[in-house]
Amino acid sequence: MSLFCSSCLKIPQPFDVHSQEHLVLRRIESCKSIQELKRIHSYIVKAIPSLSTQQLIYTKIFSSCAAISPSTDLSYAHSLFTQLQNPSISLYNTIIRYFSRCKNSEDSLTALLFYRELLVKGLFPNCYTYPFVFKACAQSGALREGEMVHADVIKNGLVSDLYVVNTLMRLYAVCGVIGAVRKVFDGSPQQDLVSWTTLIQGCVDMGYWKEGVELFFDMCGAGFRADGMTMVVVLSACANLGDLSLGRKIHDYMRDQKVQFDVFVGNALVDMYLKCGDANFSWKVFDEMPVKNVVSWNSMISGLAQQGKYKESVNVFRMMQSRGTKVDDFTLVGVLNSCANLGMLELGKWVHAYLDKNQITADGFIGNALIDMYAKCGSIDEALRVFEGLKCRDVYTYTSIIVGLAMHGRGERALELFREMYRMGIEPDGVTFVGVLTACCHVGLLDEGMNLFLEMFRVYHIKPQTEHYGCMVDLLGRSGLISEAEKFIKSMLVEPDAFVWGALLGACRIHGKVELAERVMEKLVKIQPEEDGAYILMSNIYSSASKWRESLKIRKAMKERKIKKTPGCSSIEVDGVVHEFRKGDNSHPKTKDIHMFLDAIAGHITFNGT
DNA sequence: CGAGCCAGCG
Repeated sequence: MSLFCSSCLKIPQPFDVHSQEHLVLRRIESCKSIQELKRIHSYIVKAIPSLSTQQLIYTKIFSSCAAISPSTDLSYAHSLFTQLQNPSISLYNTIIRYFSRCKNSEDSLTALLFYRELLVKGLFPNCYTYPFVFKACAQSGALREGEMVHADVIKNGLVSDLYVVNTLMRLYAVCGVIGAVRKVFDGSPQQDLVSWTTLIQGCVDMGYWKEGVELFFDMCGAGFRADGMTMVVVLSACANLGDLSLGRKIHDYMRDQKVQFDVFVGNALVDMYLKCGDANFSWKVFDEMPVKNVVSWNSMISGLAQQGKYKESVNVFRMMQSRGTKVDDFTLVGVLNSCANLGMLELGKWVHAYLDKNQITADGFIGNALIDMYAKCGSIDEALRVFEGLKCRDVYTYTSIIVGLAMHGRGERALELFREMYRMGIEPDGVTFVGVLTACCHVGLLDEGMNLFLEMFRVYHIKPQTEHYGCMVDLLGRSGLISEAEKFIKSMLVEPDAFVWGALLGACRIHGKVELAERVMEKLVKIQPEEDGAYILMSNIYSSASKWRESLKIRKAMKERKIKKTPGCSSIEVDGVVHEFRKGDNSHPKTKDIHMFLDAIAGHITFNGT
């Protein structure tokens, strides 16, 4: 096989170094593989030994390497570079740029070695060197090294170059040193839009959302006009703040200033509107997006689920499929989450099969979502099987299965896995404890629950939240220790909320404590006057105690105070159809049969005395 | 020769 295709690289006669060089460069650019590149390189070494062409040709070769295998085959470029005699600063810049693009920290650190090497050789780094060195530091989280390079920059008098300043700010931002970002920003003789965006993003990434948005307004005051990237960052801050009016203000700004509307900006808008609770408007933005990508779909799927609109979320997934858009991990996690909350076992299983078929390892987010889906859809054994099959388990994995087991009344197994988690050295968090305490509740393990509650703070330094207190009140209350539960509430360090009082009210119902229930009821109504839960529970307590008149009074009070009824809702999927059930809603075609069956079950339970 | 962006689990 000839090295060059005849059409583009016939060596011209008479021999002309310059036109030959031009052809070689073009040939390098069109290389499709490292092997091809190697062949051309060996040709060059033999045919054009002239060093004058070295610079350009090697620059091209390195950038071709980067184009062919963006993150792998660095070894070839590396070995080529070491063969060069006295590479110029530009060539050093090229190789540093090449290595700085690597995502893994080991390779990006190699870029730093080249930087040290050029200093040792007495070369002078320039304003094209530092941006890549800082990028390499940022990618490998090499803060210390970065700080030393920062000192070099000051020595070399390059602190006024915007590219240098901006990449340095970026380095400090990804290392979470927001003070240093600000210092570099303030210390720079000039700032541009990228400087502002980098500063804002540094704030937003650290969770200083409000400050980030304030900085955006400062930026406008300083006479800058934002571009799409700035907007994406500011919108994500609004999304995290959940501040719809602020988000709208930003959207208005974008329309006023005619900020370029691309897919990134569109996705950020969709996400912002959903997280701020305006699903309708996010639909509008989504529908009007001229170009959508997988992120657009994923934002809708997970965002709608966050708003509790699980059915819509699944519908978006189906739309996505009918459009033939390729799904990714994010999509699958999102749809599994919606399945879990809808009881859509069949679709959940389909996702599981899809994973197997496409050889997607169900570790990490996907595995955890899968466990949760099976558990919430009632297939706790399948959840356990997935759990056993996972190679990597984290706090989410354990918490999902513990909560799932607790829900299914398998408290002992939940606690076993909690202890296993400890042996594995995985730190539980507040949610894990909600799971184990719930497990104790459902099995009536009073002492165990008490010990765990105390351990939570003493051993794990997790401050109990009202959910945890609620579990404990529930546990004490179910065990019949009503006055202890009351005492427990009095000892709370945080203000008891509806969770806690609700648990006590529940205990009153089980044990028929009408007087206490009345007092608890008062507290509950004060905390959440427009919720119906407490009223309904109270009315049930009265009717259980045969106090029909009082029961009726409660119902009437609900009507008078216009208490909105939040209907309890559950759903299940049978043969691909989702059946929804709401409290007091008899619209299901088989309502009669269902109620008869339920009565039969209820009778069975009483019969067994459980 | 060069900088910054969006989405996920309990």
